Amino acid sequence: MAVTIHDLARMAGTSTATISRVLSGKRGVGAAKREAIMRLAQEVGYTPNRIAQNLALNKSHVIGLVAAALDNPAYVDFFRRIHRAVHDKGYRVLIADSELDAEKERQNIATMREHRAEGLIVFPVHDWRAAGKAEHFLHLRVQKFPVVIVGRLDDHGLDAVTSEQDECAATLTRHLIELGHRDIAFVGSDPSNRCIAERQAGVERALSAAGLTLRTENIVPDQPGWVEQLETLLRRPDRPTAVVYINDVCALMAHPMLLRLGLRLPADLSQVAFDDSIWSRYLTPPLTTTAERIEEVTARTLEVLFARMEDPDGPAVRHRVAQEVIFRNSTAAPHR
Amino acid sequence: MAVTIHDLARMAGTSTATISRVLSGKRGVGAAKREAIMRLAQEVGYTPNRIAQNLALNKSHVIGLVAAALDNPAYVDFFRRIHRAVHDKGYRVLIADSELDAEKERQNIATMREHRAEGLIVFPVHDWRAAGKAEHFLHLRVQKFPVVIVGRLDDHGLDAVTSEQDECAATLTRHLIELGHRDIAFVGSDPSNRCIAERQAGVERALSAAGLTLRTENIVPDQPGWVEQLETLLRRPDRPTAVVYINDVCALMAHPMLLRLGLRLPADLSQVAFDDSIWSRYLTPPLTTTAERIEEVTARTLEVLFARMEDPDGPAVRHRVAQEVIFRNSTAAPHR
DNA sequence: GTGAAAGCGCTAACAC
DNA sequence: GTGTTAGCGCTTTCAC
Repeated sequence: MAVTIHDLARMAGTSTATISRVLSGKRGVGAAKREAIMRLAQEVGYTPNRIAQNLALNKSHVIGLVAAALDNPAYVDFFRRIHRAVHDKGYRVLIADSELDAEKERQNIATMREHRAEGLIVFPVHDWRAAGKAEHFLHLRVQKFPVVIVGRLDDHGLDAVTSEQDECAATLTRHLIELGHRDIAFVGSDPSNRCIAERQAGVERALSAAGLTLRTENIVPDQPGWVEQLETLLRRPDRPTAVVYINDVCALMAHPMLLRLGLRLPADLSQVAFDDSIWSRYLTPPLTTTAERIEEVTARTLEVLFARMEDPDGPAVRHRVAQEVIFRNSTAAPHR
Repeated sequence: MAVTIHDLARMAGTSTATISRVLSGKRGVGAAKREAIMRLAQEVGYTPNRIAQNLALNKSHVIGLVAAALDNPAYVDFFRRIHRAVHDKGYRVLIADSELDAEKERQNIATMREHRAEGLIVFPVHDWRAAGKAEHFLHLRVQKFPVVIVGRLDDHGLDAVTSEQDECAATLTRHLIELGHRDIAFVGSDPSNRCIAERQAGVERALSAAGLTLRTENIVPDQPGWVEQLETLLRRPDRPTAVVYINDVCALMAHPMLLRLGLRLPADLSQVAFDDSIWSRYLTPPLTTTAERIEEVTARTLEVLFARMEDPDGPAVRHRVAQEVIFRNSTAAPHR
């Protein structure tokens, strides 16, 4: 087995207390002894056992990160930032993937608690209006466990940080209206998903403020064949002059079809979307879209989490971070 | 503080040993007692303290994942798969980001060891021919610590799993040669990086087998202005008829410039690259590129890791996983 | 079947 | 300054 603090004590002809003191940089040890112990530890390749240390201190030095789906590239930057900040405060991060399964999510949270994570950052799996059973979140709240819910509106009364979806959608839409568009289609309708619902609501709000109504053709990108549906729509003589996609990926997927149709972009069709995926700026034309302010979401998240870890009582806070609208060249005035 | 096994023992009027036995599903406890204890634990919301358990068992149930750069989207799928498999075996994953800094990498590995991770998966930061100081890897080897190095050729004699870069590069190149290309440019030269060097070597091998030589114009995509350099090259009358990019991102970044030049693709210029980024198939025309077989890399990695955890001795194994070449429509015969 | 007690490796009073 | 000792919460022999 690995060398322990006892071994060191024996070798150095001293006590475990002294060893502990020098290793954790506490004062009250003679310089000579301290020096000798440091060197000894170095020589024998002593590696402190954090498990034992954590048990003794009743701390874990661990922050748990529970992701709804680990394979979502949108998380990546967030992870990195969280990781860095947390690390700088002396914490490690234990990661768990809920694989879009609420039961796994429950399990993951339980596991985190067993490992005595000192704080939790959760991207919940669900965000439905018809909120299912989410007792695990209620438990967390009742027990005042430090946790912040990220990216979902259903915060169950816990601390939460989300990006606003509504205002940026409205901005995007107003932009189209100002260019002269009157016939705007929306691709991607799943109103049971709150995030999508908010985006759609923002679009409709801007439209109705201008006395217009949304053209929802029930093209839902989760279903196969939706690109063909969109193609059919765009072939009609009364086709829309602009389309709002629920996210960049949809715009990307539709792009080859648009070219096949011989549409000149953006002259013949204006397009806007959400999420600012990496490739969006390289599309031809570059796509006008919205971007989450990840650095701010991260900052708020950590701020809230650490504050809560200090003070488990106190009312839940809820942050909504504004999204940025990035205007590129995928829109133009309609020529009709 | 949370309720402990002692509290349960007291409440149930029994001993900690018995509680421990039923909670860890061991036999040798009366059915009635067992039942009662289970219910009690449930009622009071007992959460086992894994820290204490791990200390007693001298296990950590933790696998460490040390990433060179956590914000690389290419990792994402790998992470997910690793996570899932590891979880299924009853392990948690502790994650660390080296932020492309060798010193942080050293630190991360040290931390993992302090936390008594039972196995390590490392994406090393460096992979240079002029290998710098990598003592931390040597230590791991000397101490027979279970670790597998992923994605880098510099494996320091440790277990390793990498994707082959050479053969797929040759395949890509042969494909261009067979189409009739004789003048092929290579974008992205940094021979000190082993992965890039291998790709370039593969290209050159295929070329020289056909009696051709590579056109390296020293366009290195890390430097600003490289797209303009490429543009200059493509404006020359003796411009190449095909280009091999070191990765998809380069192809993507160059794309708008190609359109501006009025090149018809792929008729006027054939293009191939590496990495099969998500958007590559949606480019117009869809990009011919190579893809790592992530599922196989993952499988090999876990196989090797768990084998090593069982048997710390035994010679290091080294797997090279073949890459897949995905032919799409970004190439054509040159019309000259 | 069940309980007492000795650790696991480390920390932190409390003595000296 | 330095050592002694009693835990931290759990597991596991070893008796009974």
